[in-house]
Amino acid sequence: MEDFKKIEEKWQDFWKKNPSMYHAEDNSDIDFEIPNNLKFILVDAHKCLIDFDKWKLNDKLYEYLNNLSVPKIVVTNTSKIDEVKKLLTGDKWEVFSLKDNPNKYDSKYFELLKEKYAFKVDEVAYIDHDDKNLESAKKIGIEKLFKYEFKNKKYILVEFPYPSGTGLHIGHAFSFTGGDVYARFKRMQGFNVMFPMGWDAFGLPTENYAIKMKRKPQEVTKENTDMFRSQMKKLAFSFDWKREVNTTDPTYYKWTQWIFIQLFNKGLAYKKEMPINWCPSCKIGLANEEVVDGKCERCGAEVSRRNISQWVVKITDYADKLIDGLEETNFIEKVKQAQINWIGKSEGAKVKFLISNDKFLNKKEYLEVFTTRPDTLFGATFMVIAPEHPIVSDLIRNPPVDKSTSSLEKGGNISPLHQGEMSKGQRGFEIEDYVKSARGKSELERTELSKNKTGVFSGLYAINPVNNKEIPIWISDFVLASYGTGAIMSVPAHDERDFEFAKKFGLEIIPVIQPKEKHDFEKEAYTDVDNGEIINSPPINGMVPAEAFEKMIKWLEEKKIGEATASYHLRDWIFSRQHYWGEPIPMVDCPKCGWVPEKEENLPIVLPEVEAYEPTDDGLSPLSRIESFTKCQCPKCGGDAKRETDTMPNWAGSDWYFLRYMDPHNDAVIASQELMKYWGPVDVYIGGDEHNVLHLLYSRFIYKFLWDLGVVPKDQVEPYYKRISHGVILGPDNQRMSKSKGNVIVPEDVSEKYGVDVVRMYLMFMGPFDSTMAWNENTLMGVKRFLDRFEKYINLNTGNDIASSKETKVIINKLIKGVTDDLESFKYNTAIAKMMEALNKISNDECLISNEDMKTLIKLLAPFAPYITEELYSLFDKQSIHIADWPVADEKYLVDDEIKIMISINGKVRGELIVASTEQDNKDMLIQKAKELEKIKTWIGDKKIVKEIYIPGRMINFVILLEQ
RNA sequence: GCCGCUGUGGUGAAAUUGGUAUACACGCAAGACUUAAAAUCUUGUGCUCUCAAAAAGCGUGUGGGUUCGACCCCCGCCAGCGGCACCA
Repeated sequence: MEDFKKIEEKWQDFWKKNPSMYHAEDNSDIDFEIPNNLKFILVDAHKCLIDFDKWKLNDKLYEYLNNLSVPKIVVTNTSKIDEVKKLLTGDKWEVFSLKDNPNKYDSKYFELLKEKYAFKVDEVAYIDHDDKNLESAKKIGIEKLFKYEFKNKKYILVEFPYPSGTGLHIGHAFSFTGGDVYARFKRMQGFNVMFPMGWDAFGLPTENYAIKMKRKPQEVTKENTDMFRSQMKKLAFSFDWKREVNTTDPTYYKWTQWIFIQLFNKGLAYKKEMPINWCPSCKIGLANEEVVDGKCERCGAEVSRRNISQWVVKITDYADKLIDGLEETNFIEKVKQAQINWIGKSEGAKVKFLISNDKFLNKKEYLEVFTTRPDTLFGATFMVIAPEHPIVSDLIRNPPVDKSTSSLEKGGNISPLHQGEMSKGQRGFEIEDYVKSARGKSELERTELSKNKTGVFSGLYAINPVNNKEIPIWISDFVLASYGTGAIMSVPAHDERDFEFAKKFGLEIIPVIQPKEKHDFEKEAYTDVDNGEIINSPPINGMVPAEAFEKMIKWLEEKKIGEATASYHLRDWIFSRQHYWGEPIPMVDCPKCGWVPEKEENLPIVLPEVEAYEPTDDGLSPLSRIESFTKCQCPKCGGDAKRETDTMPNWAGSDWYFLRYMDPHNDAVIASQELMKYWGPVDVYIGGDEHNVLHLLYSRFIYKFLWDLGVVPKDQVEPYYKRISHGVILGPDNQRMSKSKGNVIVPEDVSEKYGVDVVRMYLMFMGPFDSTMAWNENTLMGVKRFLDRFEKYINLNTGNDIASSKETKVIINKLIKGVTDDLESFKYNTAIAKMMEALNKISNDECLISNEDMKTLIKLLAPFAPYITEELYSLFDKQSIHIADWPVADEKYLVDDEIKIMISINGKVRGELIVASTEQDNKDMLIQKAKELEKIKTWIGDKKIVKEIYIPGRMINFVILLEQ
């Protein structure tokens, strides 16, 4: 049977000719003019002036009417008049509500209105979305009638793909089908659906491929996106191609660059020497994503670090906002948690320790640390600073002379305190050696060797402010320069790492928390914050740690030695990439003015088309070799200057793409306020788990930044209302699909073999949308069988239009409700199961079915199987099924005439009772009936019934005393 | 180590959120059609006991608890998956 191919071709052709089917219409313009000399303007509330689902005004119509001096009367049936009034400002508005009959489609309504406000029919205009209402207004003689409908929007977004050379993979097909089903469902429900698609096309694979094939990345991208687009069309994704965006399009990245300039202007982008991952074999800087297990993703060489001056974006300024904003979203807990963890806020204190070596310093100098445990300050017996700490370079140049010996030679055996003289030079070399070796270590080594602590004594001492004890300052690479202040106070008794370090180098361990149970402080640190009592800390002894924490912070703040503060796991965002295929960073380095942003009117800074894209040996971007690009004038002083040659990371273009879909062709602004107000926020954002942290966080950050600038609407604090993360499709062998394993399923191949509808539907039927599942062709055949049977059933029953039996009505209406509810909550697998069940029932029982009910069946299937349903629907209707109305269940068929009540004894089901549903509240009668059942009688026998429980409409439970 | 998730038939999985556990589908078995196979259709299918049926008992990783009643709620353990990880 190759029928499906013909059907697919036929309807693909049809959809191609009717692209507007899937176009999202912007909130419709007001194309009428209402005279300003009337007595009143009557305006309908529902679906016209007010969106009652969200309790929001239709700004467009509201503004238009506000500009007219005529008094306005809002006519509505709602009982919440006060809430409607709250939405309307100014004295030109009144609300008229009749919550009981007559309704607006009865002209009596307008008679009453006319009476109340004493107007003549030619003194008013009436605006409504509904023809019936307009007609009844006309009946009483109103002539100035205007139709205006406010359609509720649904912005359904799927993550746009990176158009790789291998084409659409099964993960894309899965994700996009999930979005497409929802989009089609909502479109049929009458929503103004925006379901856009675009390309996140900058990136290394294309660059590498272009280098290898000696071609232009621009051309390669064009080919790949063309291929992706045609594959998507085959799979019948109902994207609005009118809104297609491409991150590599200069008219698009103009705005990516514009955002960067705003970041710079607000002081959120700065240049900094930062270590980057350097592959010594490829001679290239690598992004973190390209480093796998400390090795270069491509060549496998061990990655080292190199300092390069980079653009860094201060995302950390938004850390708290990014945590707090999550409250406004409807993300699943898992995603919220992941983001919170990534930001990693910890509350604690900054504390200043005075450095006591007056030989080293001739002025007072403090070492500041961050600690989450100020309650353990009395147990701080030494300090440790990172090798990259700014003080270290001073130490190498001018090492302090003191009484201790070398710590490297003697290892952990000797306390460094007061151990005799050491020459100035020796100490300097020792520190220098250690710092060098730490810096030379790869990230991998530095973390892998974590159990084995290394370090060197700095020769410095500090004064612990709580007890004025002199404690040594060490240098060790287990302290990270990038977290907190790059220096810590060490409390070896209560921190594992400090403990290991103290053990290795023979440093003092003073317990300051007494555990409730026996604890050997020579063996391990005691780290439980919640249990124990403070000791050895005179002013706070006897307190619990939490109380001591508060006390110490107060004390520190009073004495001005420290203050409460928070530290974040989140780091500032390294924004420079030394690659060709990315957005050029629109900055200019002027010898006179320093870093100056390009003038906004000169944007975009277009990526020059060049012959060679290979990275340079020195780790600079390939663009640095193109003199015509680098040479420029300073936008500020006009003098000769040099253009930045780094490009932006992949995230830059994907951070804000959802905004561009709302207004893709605007070249004056990123997107117009008006359109963002209408379309935003994204109602549902579907994407992979792998983007739940970084992409979502970066994107939310940029959005919040734009919000602060006033670029995006004020009342939309978060960009995405809901996030759905889909699962992963594994190969038939239950392994992640990969070329090397040979278990890759290509959507194009399988849909060629079984048909697009079968593949789409199977993907949705496999299991819950968010779970990980293995591809299984057997189960796919089950779906195919269903679709064949479905098709056969409809074809067999068309012809004479007969009335449906009651049984059919009940099945169909329950199905409508079930499928609608399931689609609403993305339970695609059970929605399909319900359709299978319904078809089995009506076809096995040979239920009588009307054409109308068959149409309903086809409609329910339409979001999943767009081709077959379009074909079957054409037997009944000329209109495309995909813009037909979604069926609504008739309540009267949803309640059963008869209900089954389970009878249980001591919680075990022993029988059942079938009664008319009208009797379900008659508890006494039902219990009596249950007792009379033969089976129940024998079970109860002469035992005593202790309790009788009735769950209305469900079950009866008798609790009886069992004999011993 | 930390955070999150998951555990139900031979398999993918359902269960109105505390009220008939295993819907739907796959697989398997038997049968029909066929010279035969594929396809299709029909019937059966959690386990134990039984030739079979009835009846009964046992069953949602595991041990407890709460409840008339627990896959669902609470406490403890076990196993697996994903992410992060020297973050002071």
